[in-house]
Amino acid sequence: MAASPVLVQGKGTGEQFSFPPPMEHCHTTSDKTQVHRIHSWGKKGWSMEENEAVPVMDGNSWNLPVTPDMGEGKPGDKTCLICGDRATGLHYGIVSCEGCKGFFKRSICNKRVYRCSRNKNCVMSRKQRNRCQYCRLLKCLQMGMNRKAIREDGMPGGRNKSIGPVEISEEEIERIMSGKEFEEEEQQEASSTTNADGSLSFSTQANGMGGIQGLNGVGGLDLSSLNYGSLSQGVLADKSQGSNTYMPGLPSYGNAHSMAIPTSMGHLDPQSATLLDQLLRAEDFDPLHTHIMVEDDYEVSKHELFCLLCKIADEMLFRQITWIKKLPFLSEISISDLSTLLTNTWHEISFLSALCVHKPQLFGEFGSIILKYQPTNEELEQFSDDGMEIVERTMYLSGKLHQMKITKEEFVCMKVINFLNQDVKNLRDAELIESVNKRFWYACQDYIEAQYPHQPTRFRELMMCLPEIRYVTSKILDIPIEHLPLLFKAIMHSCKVNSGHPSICVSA
Amino acid sequence: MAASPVLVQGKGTGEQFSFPPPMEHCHTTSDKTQVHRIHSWGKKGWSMEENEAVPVMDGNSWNLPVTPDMGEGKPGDKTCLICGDRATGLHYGIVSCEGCKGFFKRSICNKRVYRCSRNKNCVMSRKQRNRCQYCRLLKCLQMGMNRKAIREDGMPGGRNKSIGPVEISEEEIERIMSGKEFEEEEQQEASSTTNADGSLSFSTQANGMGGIQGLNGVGGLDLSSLNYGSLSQGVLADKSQGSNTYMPGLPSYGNAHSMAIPTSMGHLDPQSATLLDQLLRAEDFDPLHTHIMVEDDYEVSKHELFCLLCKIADEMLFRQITWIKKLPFLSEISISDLSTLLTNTWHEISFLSALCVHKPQLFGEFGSIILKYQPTNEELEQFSDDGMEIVERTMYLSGKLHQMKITKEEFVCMKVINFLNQDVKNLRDAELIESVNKRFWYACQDYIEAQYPHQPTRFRELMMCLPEIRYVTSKILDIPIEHLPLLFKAIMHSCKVNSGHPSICVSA
DNA sequence: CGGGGTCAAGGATAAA
DNA sequence: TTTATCCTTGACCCCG
Repeated sequence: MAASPVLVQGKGTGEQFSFPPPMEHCHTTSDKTQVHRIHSWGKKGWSMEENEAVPVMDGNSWNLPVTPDMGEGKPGDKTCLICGDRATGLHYGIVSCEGCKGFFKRSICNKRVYRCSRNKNCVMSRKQRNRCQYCRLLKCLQMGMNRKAIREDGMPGGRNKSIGPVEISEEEIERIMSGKEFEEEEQQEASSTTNADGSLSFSTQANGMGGIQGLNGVGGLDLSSLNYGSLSQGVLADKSQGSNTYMPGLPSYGNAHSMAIPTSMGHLDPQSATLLDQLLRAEDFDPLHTHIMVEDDYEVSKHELFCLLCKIADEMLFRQITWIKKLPFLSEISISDLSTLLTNTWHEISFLSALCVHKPQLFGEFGSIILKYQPTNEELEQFSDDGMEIVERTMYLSGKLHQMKITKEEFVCMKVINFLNQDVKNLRDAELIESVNKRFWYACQDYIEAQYPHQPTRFRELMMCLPEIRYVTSKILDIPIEHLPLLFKAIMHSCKVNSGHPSICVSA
Repeated sequence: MAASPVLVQGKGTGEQFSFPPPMEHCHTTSDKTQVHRIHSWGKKGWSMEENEAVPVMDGNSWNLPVTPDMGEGKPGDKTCLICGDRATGLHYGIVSCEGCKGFFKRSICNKRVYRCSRNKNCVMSRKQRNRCQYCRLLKCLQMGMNRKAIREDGMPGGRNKSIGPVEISEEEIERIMSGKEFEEEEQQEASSTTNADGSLSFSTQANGMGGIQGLNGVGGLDLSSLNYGSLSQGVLADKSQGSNTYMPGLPSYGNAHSMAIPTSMGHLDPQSATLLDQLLRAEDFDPLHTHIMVEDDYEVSKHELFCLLCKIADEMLFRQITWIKKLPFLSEISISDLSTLLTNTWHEISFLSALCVHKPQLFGEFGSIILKYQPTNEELEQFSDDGMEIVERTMYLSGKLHQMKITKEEFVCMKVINFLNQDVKNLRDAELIESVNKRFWYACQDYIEAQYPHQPTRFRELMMCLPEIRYVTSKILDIPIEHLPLLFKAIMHSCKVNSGHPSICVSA
């Protein structure tokens, strides 16, 4: 790369450097301040020792800390090395302006990959710097902006020790500009996290479906009469009750799930870590215990599929009850409100669990059964627009969660946050619900900020899935029960194919 | 006007998603809990040496500052009492970290006044401490940070014997947090006019009112010739004067208005609730006392209609004066500034009142009179584009407010926010105005967030009506007075018909 | 040690 | 949405 054509515009020559704008000190003598500043700049202009030691580099002397000025007094002190605008001090290691500072930060944090529509040598000036993001980032790197100066934890303030400009190779710059470096990082992350627990993690692809079907609570399925009534009234209060068929054998979190927690939780608030830990212990990540045997070339009837779906929904409901009993805040919330919440959200949290935890099973074992069901033409014709919408939205959710590589911690948070829905009607103490909810809301935010400091929108994206889930499940509840088998076949098919728009022609 | 640095970050909302309305409701007396906690910390040190403790899930444990780092034995020594971060020693009397030290220093030195957008019990931890400045400062004070340790002279150097932590009363904390203490100091310094004494203030008010007449002369309504003079000269000066024709018979808020307040205010910040309550009490929602008798088939002349409009405007102005005298912050703002504000905004707040409160009366009783006025063809021809614009914009505003179903609480907030306009010229203490304004601004925001969690843009929409109202009223002031009768007839007609674009052909 | 100040981090937000 | 300005923050330093 050619020596930087830093065209320092000889603007404001005699200006006082007025860059510490905030002025929080009560009393200050500006002269003194000035002197200090110069002193410290000189010192930091990248530690003298190193500077003299390093310059052995090839001919690239262009990123010497203090640019030899372009004629005027000493513009190097206040001229952005990237664009020549007025600099406001050192940023990420080099003298630069607020604009380039922010641009660099955004580019790196968001892993942006730009393209130059010209020859990768666009002029950088105050006026023109926004014309080519590629060249701007390129120059940031060439001039020595240091990515290490971007805080991993995002904490403001403080001082960076021994972080100065860096000189990186052409090859590395190329890797950064092309986004390859990010990909490598992600692969590393993925492999390190995925390894631990292949079978239980949410790694499989091409999935996404809702076993939810039993939403029939409304429609009057036997489900509700069987378990539900007893549930919401008696079971919750009875803590000794543990002999249900579907009761999973408490998987003793720690053995079964050796995932993320230990390594990652270190950076977290102990409070948040504790919360997450409790949630993880409450969750049952085991595969569903519902099974059904079907011979290879047996054609499953609509009724049979319907029964399977009911069983699945039934077990998932039971799991939520077991889950509630293990929640850390169990004693804080009245049985009445817990029941109300369960009644109103069990289909949502089951749907979420299906998407996050039971996908492999649903697509594997159950998927093969569902595919053995052949809807009649009449049924296909009755497939409604509502059904279509459900399929599409489920596909979206499935893809989204998959693409985000949602972790167990995030899943348990989403689940509990969705469960503690203060908008549910007839709660006795909605405020309490809200306040408990808030704990997990913040814990989740903390966790994500700590784990994904460079995905500032991740938390929001996850949370935005919740209203979507609520919407989809409410839609499913509106579907006539006799259409559910086909609906789930369609969902299964679409999410598995996972390509383009799903087709209603799921006949094959 | 100086861009007041106060309260730049209104709400740490960068991350306020609408979904689970954050709203942290404390369980009960978290403040006391905290005080107790302080003592136990100071004396006993940590009861749980084993890090992972935190077993007792009483809802209050969430305000604990971050748990101590284990291993070293007495973590209390190194853990910031405010946020739990690593402490660097004693600062302003208590064990605290560099961040809280600096924060406290800046807050006190710059007399900052913060506001909590939740319930004043935000969690303080290293990660979350920057989310709420109010709660951070509150905790600094609660934990005993000593303002006296801040050097008046700014001289550095440790060695502050006899300066230790202080325990101050809730009341004093409240005074500091609300900024009242600063105001008191300033008032002491400014040895000018006397303090808060409602009765005294009125005597001076007459002087200030001269400005209103000036305003009148400028633009339009020459009310002064009719009643205006008497008003501004007599009424204001005479506080005992209660027999004025227009004096509304204090409607004793609570009886007369059986609207929204009681049920809804529960979820609010007590501060906000108090503010709103005060505003509601200050407002007179009674119908106007101006009446005029017109026989059925009598054709109202232009002059007569003009007189009616003057009377209405007159009474509305008077109401604003009465209103000001009942405002909760009356004593905080100088008479001079109150006068200036009234002079500059009375037409705006009257217009707002007309739209929100007096609409039925205006369209009923007065509307029937206005309709009895038949403009001449010549008048119709002179109806200007400006007039047209006013009609259209008024229609828009009328429809908007109607469609939003604006509540009394919202109305009183809008009114006071519009009144406390720091952009008005010749204010002596615009920053004070701004800060008082902010209180209501936030109270209103609180109220709306609590009442309309599913209308995230409602507050903004309401506030956007204010500039529109200002624009419209300024336009009205520019209309030649002889055109006003027709203008109001047009407005009346258009807003009543309220369909499609208004027509200038209001003749029928 | 514990005051004070420094100044590059990150953040909020209006403008583009 | 991206940009750029202005502001707050806090680890580190100087000083009595």
